Amino acid sequence: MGTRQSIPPAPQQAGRRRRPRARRVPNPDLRTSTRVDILHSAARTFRRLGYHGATVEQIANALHMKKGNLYYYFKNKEDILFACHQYSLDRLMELVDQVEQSGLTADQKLRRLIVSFVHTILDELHGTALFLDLEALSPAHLKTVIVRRDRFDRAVRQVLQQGMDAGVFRPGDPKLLAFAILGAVNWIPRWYAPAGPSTSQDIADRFADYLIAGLRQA
Amino acid sequence: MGTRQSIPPAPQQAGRRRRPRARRVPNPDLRTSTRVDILHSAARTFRRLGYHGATVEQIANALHMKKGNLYYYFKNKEDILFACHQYSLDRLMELVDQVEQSGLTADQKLRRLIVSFVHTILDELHGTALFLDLEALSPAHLKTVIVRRDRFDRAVRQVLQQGMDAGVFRPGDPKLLAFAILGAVNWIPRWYAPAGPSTSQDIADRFADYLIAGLRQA
DNA sequence: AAGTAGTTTGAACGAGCGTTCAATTTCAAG
DNA sequence: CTTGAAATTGAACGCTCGTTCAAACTACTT
Repeated sequence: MGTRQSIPPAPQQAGRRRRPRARRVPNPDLRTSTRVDILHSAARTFRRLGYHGATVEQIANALHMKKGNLYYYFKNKEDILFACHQYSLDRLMELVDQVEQSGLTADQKLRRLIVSFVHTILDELHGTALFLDLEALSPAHLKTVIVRRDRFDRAVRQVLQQGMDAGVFRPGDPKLLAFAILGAVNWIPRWYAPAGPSTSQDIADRFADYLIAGLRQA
Repeated sequence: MGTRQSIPPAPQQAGRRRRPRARRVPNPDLRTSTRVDILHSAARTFRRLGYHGATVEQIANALHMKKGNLYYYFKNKEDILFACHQYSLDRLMELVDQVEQSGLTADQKLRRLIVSFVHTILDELHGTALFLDLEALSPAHLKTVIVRRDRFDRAVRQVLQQGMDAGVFRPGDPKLLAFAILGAVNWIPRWYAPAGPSTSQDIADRFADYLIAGLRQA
C-alpha cells in the first residue's frame, strides 16, 4: 500500500456517513471532507501559535465545532499534526513525481520545483510552513515524516547535481545549496501577507529567478 | 539609556550579590552571569521544543537549578523569552552599526552581513533561530522586538538598493530579495549539526557566495 | 411513526505546568 | 561565632488544556 494521499481516508468506521453541521447532502464520505476541514483549521492555528501554543478548542471553534467533536475524527491532537504533515507531503511527493518524469532540463526542473513549491505553500496550504513542530510528533510518526521529507530534499539535490554535470550550474555542494533554496522558500510564510503588495505568483517567479541565477555558470 | 546590551544588567536588587551555586567569589554581578546562563539554557530549550513546548523546569534542570529559582532572576517565562530576543538583537544591531559605518562597497557590505549573521547564529547563539515564537511575547515586548528586527531588515534592503544603484547588482525588489536571503540564513539552525560535515565557516562563506551571485549584474 | 447508525454536545476528570512563598541554606563581613 | 542579606529549595496552589464519555440530536430507512 502506498503512502500517497494519506490524509482524508482515515481508518473508516462502519456504516454510512452524515454531515457535521449545517449542510445536508447525503454524500458517502463527508467524514473525509470534515477531516480536511479540520486539517485546514489546524494548519492555520498551528502556524499562528505553534503546536503547543494552539489549543484543540481554537481549532474546533474556527469551524464552529466543539472540541470534543474533533475526537470523533482524530485520535488526538498529535494525530492531527501528523495528518497535516502527511497532507503537505502528499502535495510535495506529487510534485517530485511530476518533475522527475518530465523531460525538462535541470534548470527548468528546478524552476518548476521552486514555483510549484511556493504555490503549494501559499495557495493550497495558505501559509502553513512545512516541517514545523516536528519534535511534537511521536517517534513513529516522526520517522515517517522525515523519510518523506528526505525524499524531497534528495530530489532537489539531484536536480542541482544534474545541472552541474550538464554545465548549466556552477560547481558547488548540492546539499548546502539545496538547504539555502529550501530555507528561503520555507521562510516565506513568516512574512507573507495575502493582502500585501506581492501575489504568490510574483513571489514564486522572483524567487525562482533569484535562486536559479545564483547557480548559473558565469 | 540605550537599548543596547539589554540582557544581563536586569533591574538590580539592593545590596551585594552572591553566587548561585558551587562557586564562591564575591563578585558584584554574578547575578548577571547567572542570568546569561539561564538565557543560554532557555535558548537551547526553546529551539528544541518551542516556547510552549519547553518547560521552566527543563530550562532550570539543564543548569542544575530548581525551577522556582529562575523566578529570582526573571519575572516569568515570557520575560526569559523576551530577554533571549533582546540578547540576539543586540548582536544584530552591533553588526548593523559596524557595517553601516564601514566604507565598504555594497557587495562587500552584504557579504559581511551574511557571514557575520551566520556566525552569530551558529557560534554565539549556537543554533537559536531568531524571530522565533514571537506570538508568545506580550504586546509591549513584541513591539520592541519588531522595531529592532525591522531595523535589521531595512539595513539589508538598503545595502541591496545601494548595490543596484551602483550597478553591481541586477535591478529587482530589495524587499523580496532581502526576505529570500534572510530566509535562507534563518533556516540554517533547522538542519545544522555542529558535528556535521560543514563548519560554520564553510556555511557562512558558501551561503554568501551563492546569495550574492544571484544578485550580480550578468 | 419508530428504529437506528452517525454525529454532536456538555460536562467532567486528571495531568502538567507556571507561579508563589515561607522556610532554609550559603557565605562574606563584623 | 554571630549576623544578615543573597540565593536556593520544596511544597503547594490554581489554572489551562487534552481527553473521555454518556446523553442528546439528526436524518435516513423501513
